[in-house]
Amino acid sequence: MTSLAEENYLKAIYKLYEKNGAMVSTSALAETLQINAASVTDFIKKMAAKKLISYQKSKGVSLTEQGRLIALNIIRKHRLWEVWLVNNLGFKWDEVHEIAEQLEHVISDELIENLDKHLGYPKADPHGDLIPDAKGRFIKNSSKPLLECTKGDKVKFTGVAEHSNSFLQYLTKSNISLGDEIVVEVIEEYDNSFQVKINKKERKLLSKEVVKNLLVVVM
Amino acid sequence: MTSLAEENYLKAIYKLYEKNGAMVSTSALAETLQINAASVTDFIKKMAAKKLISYQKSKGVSLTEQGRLIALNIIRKHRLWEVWLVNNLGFKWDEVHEIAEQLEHVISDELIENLDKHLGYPKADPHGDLIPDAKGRFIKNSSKPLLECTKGDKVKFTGVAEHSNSFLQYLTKSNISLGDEIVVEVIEEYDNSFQVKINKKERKLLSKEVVKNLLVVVM
DNA sequence: AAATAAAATTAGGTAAGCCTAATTGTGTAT
DNA sequence: ATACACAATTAGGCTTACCTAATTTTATTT
Ligand SMILES: [Mn+2]
Ligand SMILES: [Mn+2]
Ligand SMILES: [Mn+2]
Ligand SMILES: [Mn+2]
Repeated sequence: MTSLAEENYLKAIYKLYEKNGAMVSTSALAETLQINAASVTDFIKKMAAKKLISYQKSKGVSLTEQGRLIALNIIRKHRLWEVWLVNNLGFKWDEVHEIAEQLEHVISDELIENLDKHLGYPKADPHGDLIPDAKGRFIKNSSKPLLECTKGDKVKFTGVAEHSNSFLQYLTKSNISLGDEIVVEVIEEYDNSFQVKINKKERKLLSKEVVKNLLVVVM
Repeated sequence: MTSLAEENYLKAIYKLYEKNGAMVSTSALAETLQINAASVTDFIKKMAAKKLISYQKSKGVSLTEQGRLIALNIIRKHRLWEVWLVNNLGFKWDEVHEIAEQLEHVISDELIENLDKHLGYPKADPHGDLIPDAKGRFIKNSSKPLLECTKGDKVKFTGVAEHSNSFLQYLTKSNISLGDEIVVEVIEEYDNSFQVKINKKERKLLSKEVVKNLLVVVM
């Protein structure tokens, strides 16, 4: 029913809307999908005709309820596949995104329900991103950037705000993994760098750029 | 490099060639792919230009070595995914083909090697079809239709010559599974039906249509 | 050898999803 | 209010993978 291209547009619109909290512009979509803006205009007109999005000429698009549910289903599939790739197939967290981009488009509700069951109904993917249920509902958690913490806070590392391979690999190299306990020991006022203790053992210095992208929940 | 359509054509050509042992006709391809013969002619000309197949006008096509390797790789992926769907996700053997038809087109050599490892390097899929290795090599076994056996033969059920859901479901309903031991007790000359004993326990009557499609190896 | 049937090809289209180049709209600076 | 910059749209094209209808080739029958 929905084509590969439509699924990718819906997912991109969903994510851009989440990030910016406003109607999604043609140019933003063109940028993230790596497609010419003229082609995007064309395409979103057809999607609007199918009631997948609502489109206000020259102003941007947003998802209809129908479009939102499809987007969430693709995101659900993407994240479940990522869990499988890391937990069962031995991939590293920086190696799974491209493969999940393909797997997310495989169509079979039973497949996804069986996969979900097989994985033990995970709540989050290997990057800490929450996995919506089959009806598109999230169990929201209270994570925030480590940057917003203050001295003495004891937190748990639950996700990343930046998904680039270079950031993921930096964390791997630095021996920082999802689930780690982080205690904020010193915050350097000058550059916002944090001195932290990881899992009660290792002491580490983290730059502002890093603490901005580490998502944590207070313990 | 090779498109979805090309992969499906290559696989269909491979299977038709295996079955008939001769050049594959335009009409046979059109029939299996459910595509108009004129479209097939069009498409095979382009594939021949890419050296995926060799094409003799009005006579038919056959795979080049390059095309054969791609076809075998798709078949390898299809069968590995089927093993996973049955062994790990709890699907029945008559429920996996359509899903594997989609999964076989996911592109990632590492994914397939990791999947193969995860599954314990299976030699055959849930229907007993052999799984080629990454270089397209099979470990051929000596299976033959049960129909070719004679009275007193003790054999092992290793595969099916017919993959229709109705046949697979008939076997499931009749409690006949891959790996079962079958002893031929009586062959009725008149209609070629077989009276057999399954796993030293159950006695069954199998029609010619059935014994023709049960592949076995002599024990 | 001629007629007929069946298979394959050619010719001319279509829809999906993209492109470039040209034009129009919108918001900001003067 | 006018000019300028940038964003968005329109117009016209292209490629892939299909289609139908018409024609040609091949195989079979008389
Ligand atoms: Mn991802
Ligand atoms: Mn992820
Ligand atoms: Mn199959
Ligand atoms: Mn199979």
